[in-house]
Amino acid sequence: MMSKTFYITTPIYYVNDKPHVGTGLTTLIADAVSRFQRAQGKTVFFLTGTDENAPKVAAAAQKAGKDPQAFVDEMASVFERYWQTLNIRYDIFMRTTRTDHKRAVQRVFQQLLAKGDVYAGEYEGWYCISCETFWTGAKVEEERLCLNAECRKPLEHRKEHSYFLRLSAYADRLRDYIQANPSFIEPETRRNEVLSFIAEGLQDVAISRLEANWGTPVPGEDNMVIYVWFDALINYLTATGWGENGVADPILWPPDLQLMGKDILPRFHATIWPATLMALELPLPKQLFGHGWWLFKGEKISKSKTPGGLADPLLIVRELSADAQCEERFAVDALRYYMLREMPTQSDTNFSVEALEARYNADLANDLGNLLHRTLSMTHRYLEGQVTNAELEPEIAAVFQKAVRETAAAFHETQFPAGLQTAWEIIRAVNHYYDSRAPWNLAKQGDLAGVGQTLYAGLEASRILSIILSPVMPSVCEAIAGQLNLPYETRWSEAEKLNGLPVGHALNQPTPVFPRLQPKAEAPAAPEKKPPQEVKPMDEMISIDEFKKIKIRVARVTAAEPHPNANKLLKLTVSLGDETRTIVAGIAESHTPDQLVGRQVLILANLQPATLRGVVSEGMLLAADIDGKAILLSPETEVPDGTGVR
RNA sequence: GGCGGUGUAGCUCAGUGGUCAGAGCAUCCGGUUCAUACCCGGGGGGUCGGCGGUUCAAAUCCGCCCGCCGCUACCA
Repeated sequence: MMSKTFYITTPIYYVNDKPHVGTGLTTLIADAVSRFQRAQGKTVFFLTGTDENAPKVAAAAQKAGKDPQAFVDEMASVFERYWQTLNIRYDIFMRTTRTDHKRAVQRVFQQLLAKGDVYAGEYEGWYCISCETFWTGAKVEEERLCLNAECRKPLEHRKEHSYFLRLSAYADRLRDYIQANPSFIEPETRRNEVLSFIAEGLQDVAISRLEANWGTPVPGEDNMVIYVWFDALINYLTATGWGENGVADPILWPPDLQLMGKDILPRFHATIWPATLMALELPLPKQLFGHGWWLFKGEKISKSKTPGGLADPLLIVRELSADAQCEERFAVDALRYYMLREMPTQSDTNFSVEALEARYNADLANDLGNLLHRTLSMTHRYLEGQVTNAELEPEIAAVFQKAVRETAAAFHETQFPAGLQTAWEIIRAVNHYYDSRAPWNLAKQGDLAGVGQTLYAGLEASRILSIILSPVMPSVCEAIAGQLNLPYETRWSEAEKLNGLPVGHALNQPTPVFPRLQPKAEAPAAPEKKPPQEVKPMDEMISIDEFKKIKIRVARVTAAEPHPNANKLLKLTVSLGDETRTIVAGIAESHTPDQLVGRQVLILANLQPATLRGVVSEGMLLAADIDGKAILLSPETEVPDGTGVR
C-alpha cells in the first residue's frame, strides 16, 4: 500500500480583496512546510485556493459591472499570480465554484440531513448582509449593528426557513477530543481559546441562506444556498475526490496540517469543521495551526490605517529589489526569510520594512552571502578554484550535524524562527573557524594543504545550507548550489551526509547573491506625504432632505450616575428645556459622572429609544471618537437648553 | 466584567527552582584583511512589570495588583 501523503492546507481566501502580508504569511508557512516535507522524502499534497461562493461576491461583481463567474475567475488568477511571484508551489488551487465541489457539498448536506445532524427549522434574527452572518445577543437586539468590529453595518431583521447543523450535540465530543489530543490545536494559546469558546456553549448554526443567484444550492429547495463558511470548509474534503463516492481516500485523508490565521480558528476550523467531519464519521485533521497576525506599528492591519504599499507583498519585494540592487527572485526569498524568521506564533508581531532590511543586511548579506563569497574567493585565489582537501575536522563536522538535526526538528514543529536561528550556527561556526585558522596567513606561509582543509569547512557549510534553507529560500539555494557548481539538491538526507564535495571538484566564480543594502541617505526633509483624498462615491452621500430628518439638539446634563448593570455605561438625565430625558452613554471609561453634571452637550434627539442593560435610552450623546475615547461636543457659547442644531 | 495569554538589555526574543541572567541586532572600543566597510574579540547597557509568600535557593512555583494582547460580554 502506498504511504500516506502529507496533506497540508491554507484556508481558501475570500476573493473580494487581493492578498496581503497576512494571507501571504499563511501561504508561505504552508509552502515552506511542504518543501521541507518533500525534502524529507514525503509525497506532499498542498492545497490553497479561493472561496468564491459568497453572495457578497455576486454583489461585488455586479458593482464592477461584471458577470460573477468572470469576476471570480479574474480574482482567482490574481491570487495565483501572487503565489507564483512568491514562489509558492501548491499542488491544487481549489475553487469553490467548481461543480464537483458543489456536488460534494450537496452530498455532505444530504448525508447529514438523513442522519439528523442537519435539521430544518426557522431562523429569526439579525443578519449582516456584508458579513453573511446572523448575530445574536442582547447587544445586537439593542444596537442592530454588525458585531464584526471591522464592519459595524446596520443589521437586517430576517425570519426564514433554514437548515441547522446540530453543533451543540458535538460540544462534549469536541472538548474531549481536544483534551485527549493536545497537538490537534496549536499553539497552546489557541487551544485554550477554543476550549473556552466551547465551554461557553455551542449553538446550532444555520447553514443555509435565502439566495437564488450565487452559491451552492440547497438540495430540494428553491432560492436557498449553503452558508458560505460551511461550503468553504468542505473544500478540504472535496478536493481529495471524496465527492465521487463518499469514501475518503486513505492516501490523502486526513489533512496532516491545516494552517490559518488565529481569527478563523475557534468559530470555524476548530468547531464547525471537526463537528462536520465527526458527523460524516471521517477522521479529523492531525493538526490545526493558528498563527498570529502581523501588526503595523503595533496596530492590527486594516484597510483604513495601513498604507497600502506596506501590506502588499509584491510591492515590498519590488522595493527591496530596487533598493538593494538584487534580483527580484532573491528579494522574494529575503521576504520569505524575514517572514518565517519572525513569524508570529503565540502572539502578534510587528511587520516592518526596517526589520526586513535589518534581516537582509545582517543575516543574508553579511552572514549567508558573505560566507559563500569569501570562501569561493579564497578558493579561487589560493587553490585555483578547486577542492583540494575533502576532510572536515571532527569538531566542525559535529557542529554542522547538530545544526542540521536541530533545524529539522524545529521545521517539523512549524517553528521556523527557531529552526533558522539554529541553521545560522553553521555560519557562525565557520566564521569563527576561519578566524582561528587564518587561511590567508596559511597561504602566505605556503601551507596550501592547510588552506584547503580550512576552506573545505566553508564549502561544506554552503552546500549544507543550500539544502536545509531551500524550504525557505528556494531561489537563493539554487543559486548557491550553482556557484558551488553542484546540481540543485533539496533532499535533506544529503545535508546529513558530510564531505559531499569531492577532491578535484571545480567551483564557479562567486557573485554576491544579496548585495548589501546601503543606508538610505536621509531624505531631505521630505514633506509629509498626504494620502490622496479618497473620493466618496455618490452612494455614500446623503441628500439635504435626508439630513433634515436628523434632529440634533443642545441638552444640559442635570444628573449623571453609573449604570446599575454595566461598567462602561453612564446613565444621564438631560434637560431639553421643556422636556427631560434619560440617555445611556458609553463614556464611563472617559468621564466620571461629576464631570458631566451641568454641562451642555449635543444629542441626537429623534433616535428610536433602546434598552441598554435594562435602562431605556432616549437619545444618543454626540462625541468625537479618538480611538474609542469619547470627546464630548458642546456649543461654542451657552445657549438655551433644547436649542436645535442644523 | 469573565476566560486565556503576556510583561526579561535600546529593539526582537531564548531561558519553567540551583554557577556572577543569556542570544541576535543596534551602539562603543580593539583586532584582522580572504570577503559584500565583511569577519573575530571585548565593553557598556537589565531592581527578569510591582508587592507579598513558599523554599537552603525563584525570572522560573503560589497570591494580589498594574500594563498590554486575544476571545467573550453591556460603550444608542
